[in-house]
Amino acid sequence: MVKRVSLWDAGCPVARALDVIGDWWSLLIIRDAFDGVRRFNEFQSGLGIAKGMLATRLRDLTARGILETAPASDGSAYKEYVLTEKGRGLFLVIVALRQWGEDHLYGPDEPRSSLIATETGAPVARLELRAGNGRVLTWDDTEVIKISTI
Amino acid sequence: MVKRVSLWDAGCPVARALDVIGDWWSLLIIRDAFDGVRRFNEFQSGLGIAKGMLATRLRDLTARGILETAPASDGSAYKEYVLTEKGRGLFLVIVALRQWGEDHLYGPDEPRSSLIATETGAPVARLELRAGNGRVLTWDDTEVIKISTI
DNA sequence: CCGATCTGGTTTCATATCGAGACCACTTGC
DNA sequence: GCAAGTGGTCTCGATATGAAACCAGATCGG
Repeated sequence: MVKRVSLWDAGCPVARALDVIGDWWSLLIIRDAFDGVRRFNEFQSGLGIAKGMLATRLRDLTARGILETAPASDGSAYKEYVLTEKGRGLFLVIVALRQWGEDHLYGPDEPRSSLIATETGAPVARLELRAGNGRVLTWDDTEVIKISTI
Repeated sequence: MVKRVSLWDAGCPVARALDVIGDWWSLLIIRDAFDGVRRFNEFQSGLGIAKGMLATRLRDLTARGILETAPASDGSAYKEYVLTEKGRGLFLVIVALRQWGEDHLYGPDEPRSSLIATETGAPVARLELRAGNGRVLTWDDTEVIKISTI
C-alpha cells in the first residue's frame, strides 16, 4: 500500500508540525480563519477548494485541535469553525510566510496586501530571531541539538 | 484537466509563498539544507523520500531560486545543492514551525530537538511580532489591508 | 588500469489523492 | 409551502506519489 509518508516520529518539531499542517490547503484555511472566515461556504468560495477536500480538511483540523466548531454567531442553526488556542499559535508561521512572500515573490510594482497593526495603521515590524540575551541571530548563528532523556 | 490548484495570482503573499514551498516535501528539504545537508543521497536517506520525488523537488526548488547547485566542496566531480539568499530567507518560517511544534505537539516527557544559539549554547528566544513602535502584537491586534496601485 | 561499487539520477508501474460535479438533507427566506 | 441557500457526501476520471528496477558516469580497491 503506497501511503503518504508521515514524519511524526522523526523527533523533529518541524517535521511533526508539517505532519499536521503541511499539506496543500491547511495553512490557507488557517490564514482565512485568522482573517475572520468561519463558515463552510466562505472558505469554499474564498479558496476555490473542492467541497469534498474542504470537508476533509476541516474535519482533520478539528480532530487535531486546530479548529473547533461553535454555534453560528448570527443565531442561525448552522455551525462555525473557529481557531483554538493551538490554532492561533500558528499566527507567526503565517506571518513568516507572508514576510518571505512579500520579500521574494513580488515585483516592485505588483499590488499586494499588507499586514498592519490595527492601533497605529502602520505595517508591522519584521520578525527577528533573538538569542536569550536579545542579540539578533541569523541562520548560521544557530544549531539544532538533540535533547536526550537518558 | 484536473490540475493542482495554484493561488499565485490571489495577491496574497501567504498564498504565493505556499504556491512555491507549500507542498509536502519542500520545507523538509529546506530544513535539512539549513542543517548542512547538501548532497542528493544525504537528502534521500535522511528524509526517506523516493528518489524520483527528490529529483523533482530539487529541480523545482532550484528553478524557483531557493536552491542552487554548486561544485562539490570536497573536490569530487559531483554537485551539491545549497540555499540561495532567497532560500535562506525561509529560516524564520522554519523557526516558527519549530516553535509551534515544540509548544503543541509534544508530551512533557517526549524527547525532542532544540534550537540553540551557537555562541551561548542557550535556546533561542521565542519569535515575537512587534509593531513599528516596538509593541508586541497578537493576532487580533493586526489586520490585512489591500494596497492598491491605482 | 580494470572491475566493483557509489552517486545521482530516469523510467515504469500500482495505488492514493485530488478536483469537479452530481446529489441530498436540512435550514432559511419569501 | 416552496425556492434557494447551507453544508455536506459520493462517484468518477486525472494527477501525484512511493517503490523499485534500471542506468551512465565517477570513484575506489587492488
